[in-house]
Amino acid sequence: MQSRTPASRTGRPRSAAADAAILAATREALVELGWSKLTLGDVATRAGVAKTTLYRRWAGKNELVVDAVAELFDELELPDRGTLAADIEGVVLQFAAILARPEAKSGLMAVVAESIRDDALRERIRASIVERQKRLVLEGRSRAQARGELPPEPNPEEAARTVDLIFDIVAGAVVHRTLVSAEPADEEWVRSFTRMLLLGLGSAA
Amino acid sequence: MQSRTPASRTGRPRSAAADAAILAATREALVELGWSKLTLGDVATRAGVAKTTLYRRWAGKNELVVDAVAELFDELELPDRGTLAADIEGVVLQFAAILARPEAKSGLMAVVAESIRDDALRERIRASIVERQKRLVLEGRSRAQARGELPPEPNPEEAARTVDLIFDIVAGAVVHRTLVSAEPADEEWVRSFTRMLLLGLGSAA
Amino acid sequence: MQSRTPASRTGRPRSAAADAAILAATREALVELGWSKLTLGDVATRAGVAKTTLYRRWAGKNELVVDAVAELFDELELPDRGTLAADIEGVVLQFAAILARPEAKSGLMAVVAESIRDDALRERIRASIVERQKRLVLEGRSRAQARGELPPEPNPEEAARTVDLIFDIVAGAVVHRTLVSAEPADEEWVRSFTRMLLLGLGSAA
Amino acid sequence: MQSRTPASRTGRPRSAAADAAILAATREALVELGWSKLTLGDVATRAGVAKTTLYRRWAGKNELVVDAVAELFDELELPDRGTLAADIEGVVLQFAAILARPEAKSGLMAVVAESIRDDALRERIRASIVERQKRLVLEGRSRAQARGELPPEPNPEEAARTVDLIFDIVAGAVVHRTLVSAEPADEEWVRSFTRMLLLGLGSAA
DNA sequence: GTCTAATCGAGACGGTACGTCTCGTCTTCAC
DNA sequence: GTGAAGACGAGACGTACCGTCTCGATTAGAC
Repeated sequence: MQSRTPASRTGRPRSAAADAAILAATREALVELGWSKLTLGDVATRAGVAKTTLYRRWAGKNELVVDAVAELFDELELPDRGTLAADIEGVVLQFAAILARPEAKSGLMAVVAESIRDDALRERIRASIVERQKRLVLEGRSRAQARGELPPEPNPEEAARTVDLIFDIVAGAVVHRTLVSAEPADEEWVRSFTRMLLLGLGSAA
Repeated sequence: MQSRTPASRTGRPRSAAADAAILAATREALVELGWSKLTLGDVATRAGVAKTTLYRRWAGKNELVVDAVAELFDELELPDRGTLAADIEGVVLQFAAILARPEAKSGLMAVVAESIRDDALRERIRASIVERQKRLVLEGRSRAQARGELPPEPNPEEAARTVDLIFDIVAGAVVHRTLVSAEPADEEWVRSFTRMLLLGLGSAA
Repeated sequence: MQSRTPASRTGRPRSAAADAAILAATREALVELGWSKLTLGDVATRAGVAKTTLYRRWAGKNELVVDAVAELFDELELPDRGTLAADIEGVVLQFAAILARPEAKSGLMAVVAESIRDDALRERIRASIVERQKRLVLEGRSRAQARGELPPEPNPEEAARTVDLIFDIVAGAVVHRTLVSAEPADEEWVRSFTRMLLLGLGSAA
Repeated sequence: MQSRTPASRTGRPRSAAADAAILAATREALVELGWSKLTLGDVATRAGVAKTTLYRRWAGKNELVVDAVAELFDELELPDRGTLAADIEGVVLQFAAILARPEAKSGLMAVVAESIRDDALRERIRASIVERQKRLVLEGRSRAQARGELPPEPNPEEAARTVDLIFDIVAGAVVHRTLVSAEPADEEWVRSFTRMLLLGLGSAA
């Protein structure tokens, strides 16, 4: 283990450090091995921790990976670049950058796949990854409305549905580009995507 | 689909029925067990086939599931409904219907997740699922251009990029809606999505 | 018997009961199935033990069977019946009785056959079965010499060779009678054999 | 050997060469791999023959190996060396020489072990190996009686029992020396053994 | 000079056991 | 009293052979 506590003999429990070490070891193993070859025994060894300790804190591989990956998305921010288009491009690029990291790639799709038959897991993903990032859509719209780029919402229910729709489109497109098409969601692509999103098919064609 | 053995004149020929039985058994097991609890031994038993027969034809679980799922997408068609919007709605609804089936749900995301660290697998997915369906985008655009709904393409390279972009958006959005948000991509959602796709964010807000 | 792990201070210790259960299950399976149809998976099941536990302790079927069979020979004793002839008859009858048991029959020849191409296995057999029983020959000779039935050994090297020769003759004859000729090594046969051994061909004919 | 050809009038006749090739390939494989790693598929390949052809002629591995090994023992002869002791030494040395060959070592014990639970196999071994060589004991005794080295048999039943006993002793001792003790049954050992056999324990000590 | 039937090679088939791996749980001992 | 070390029961993995079953292609004797 990467000794955080320098030679504490009298027994300061490293219980606090263990969590961080385990999540870091999980990401490391995701990078090296990918999800399907990652084993909890190996993660425990990397973290310098007994398997028992790991199982005491997480129910299984899926839960552990969700937590390890969720931390990656916390750094997302909505920079104020002055226009709606620029704001969108900024946040999509950030999102793409995170998705480009191998630990995110390897882990995210796999736990989403697992979540299809595991409601608790899907809820965990929704709560710790998806829902937390919808704030970006909300904030972007508010700013655009303040700037006059978008009209105000007449109907709050409709407004919520639109947020979900936009989120599905944005997240879905970036994920599909990155993981299925396996092409980089680079600046050029993000610009084309944003133009399409703002103006629609007719304009882009 | 799997191995090509054109010059195999001698020996007992492979049973054609076994292939179909194995793929059907795979889909059945996907529905009942999901990807992660599906075992090749169980598939073989369901198909009334020996494990060896299965391994003789597929390299592993991933390849098998790709082939089993790919067959589901072959039924996609682009109905001619008279307008671009109606055409899009029609094909997206079909796509959503397939994705709503548990065998597709369970299998598709999992193999995409696996493909992140397995280039051969990604290529197999691309060839047997993704690329085959891009024809729908191409055909839809041709029709719309014939009808005058979309302008002709000035630049063929740009045109190809746009097809890819549209495919990432459409497939990504439906997949995200269905598998991550876990909400049905029903007629109402498809109508909203199509409107957003055609007219852009401004109009939808 | 198997692995020596003298410096294993930590971790859960190996179950002592499992060893006994496995060896007993092995003998049971030898009786029911014979060597060639005995499978380690079946032995593990009979012993109420996981296959891994079995493989953790024995390298394979051969080593396991040697240990299971070796225990049978530990009950051999040299009774003091007053004369050399009677002593020999006594111990040969005991040996024959053990060899008559199906678990010995089934297992012994098979592992000897395997040992022909496996030096480590032959050494294991020699150490745990053959060499341990040579004590009987030595003790019998000492007694006979004390009684004056046999002359003392002039040459210790020659004496050792004679022990080996006698052992090859006695063990070989009983094994051949029991396993190849498939006739019982009963009292009558043992009497004839002992007479031949003591007095030679001329007298017996 | 095995082939039954009572009413085989029509159709392609079985290749005579195949039989010899298969038995030779079996011995070759016994030398290289030993009994337990010998597979019928491999023997078929070595013999340049299809598995089907092999199974058409032999019921299984055991029967095949018995036939392949039995041929080795046909070369045994009883040379007339003038005295009983010399005759015995001669034939025992020949027997030892055959048993020293790896194809005999590997195959013989294994099929004997298998025969313990397979009466048909034991009978096959008895008929094609054991019983055929008892002629040597009979012939040796006749000669010795003609020379006056041994008395004539008063009782024919007793005489048969003595032949069996001698055979068990001789074959058993050589086999045990060669395969269990794994020491060569060389001239010196054969001399000691013959002396013990003729004169008994007392004289040898 | 066909016919006819058993042979041949090749290799796929349904099975069974292999020995390894990982799972998640359970001791045991040392600090 | 916690935690490392590691054995445990369970069960899937992918491989190797088993003995059987198609196949199309010989082969010889019978017609």
